[in-house]
Amino acid sequence: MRMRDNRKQYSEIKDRPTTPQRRLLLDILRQDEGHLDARGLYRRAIEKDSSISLATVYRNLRMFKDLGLIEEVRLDEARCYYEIKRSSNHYHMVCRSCGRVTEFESTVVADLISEVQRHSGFEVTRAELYLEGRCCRCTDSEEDS
Amino acid sequence: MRMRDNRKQYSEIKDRPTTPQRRLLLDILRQDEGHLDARGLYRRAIEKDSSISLATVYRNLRMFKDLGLIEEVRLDEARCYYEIKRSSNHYHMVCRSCGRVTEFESTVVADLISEVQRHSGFEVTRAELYLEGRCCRCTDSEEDS
DNA sequence: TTAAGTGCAAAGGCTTTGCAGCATA
DNA sequence: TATGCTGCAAAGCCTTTGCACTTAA
Repeated sequence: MRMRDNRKQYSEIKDRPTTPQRRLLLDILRQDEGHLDARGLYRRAIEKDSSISLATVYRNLRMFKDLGLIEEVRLDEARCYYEIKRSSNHYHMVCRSCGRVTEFESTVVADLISEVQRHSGFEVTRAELYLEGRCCRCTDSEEDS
Repeated sequence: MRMRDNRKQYSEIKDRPTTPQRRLLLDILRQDEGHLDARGLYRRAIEKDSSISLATVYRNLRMFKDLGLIEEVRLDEARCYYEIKRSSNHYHMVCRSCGRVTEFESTVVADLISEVQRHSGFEVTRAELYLEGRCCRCTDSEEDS
């Protein structure tokens, strides 16, 4: 973990105390490749701060979400995953075989949204696209065997 | 409720006893405009069969899902909704203002899927698209006031 | 100093499961 | 008749909340 100026680095947490727990959780989310659920975040956090509580994780996840710092994504029927919000819109593909989550971007989604808006008058503020299938690795390794 | 030949009508429940509870639940799902969660289905079911239990609802929802009769959809962060599976691919828009769920179809999604497949080698077997925003009714009524 | 955050434990939802009795095929 | 379903109640998850203590600013 590398950080220089806490005040700057965590200034996104507006009007809120910058606690060590918050810093830790945000750092983990930032370093994460993207798809931790509350429990996973807690497990990672407890390695660095053995006294952090699961309630704190939930409370801060909710706060980060309300501040728009992170995004809540559903990748399976069971849990929510959280990731640092990025400027560009990206979507998720989940491999049913190995569980790997891949992200992708596509301008076609924007086309789709404008089509829908034109047709229905529905004003879209958020789009989530979730693709399920087999990733190329799994397809390849199946061909090998 | 109108039904003629139970054996035929419920033949989708392969190799399983056709119980009154199953018939009832399937009928409700069929009549429903689309978006009941387990509790909602239970509430509707109990009107017709006051002794049906929530456990039965959950057990059968799972069974219907495993048989591919219904589809599980996430429309908000909290719950799953269930709907009878239809042949055509349709997607959901949820109005953040009134909560109304609208469905739509679009060939653009198919374009998107083939684009993704071409680019990434990911073989897509299922696609879910979820749009959030304001429906035209809410936009209109806001303009009125 | 003080408003806000934290840990702990308990409570709240939703969902699943064990079990004894019952019903479908 | 026998397998499998049902209702009931209890248990299991995940998430939230109340409370007393602690801490960031």
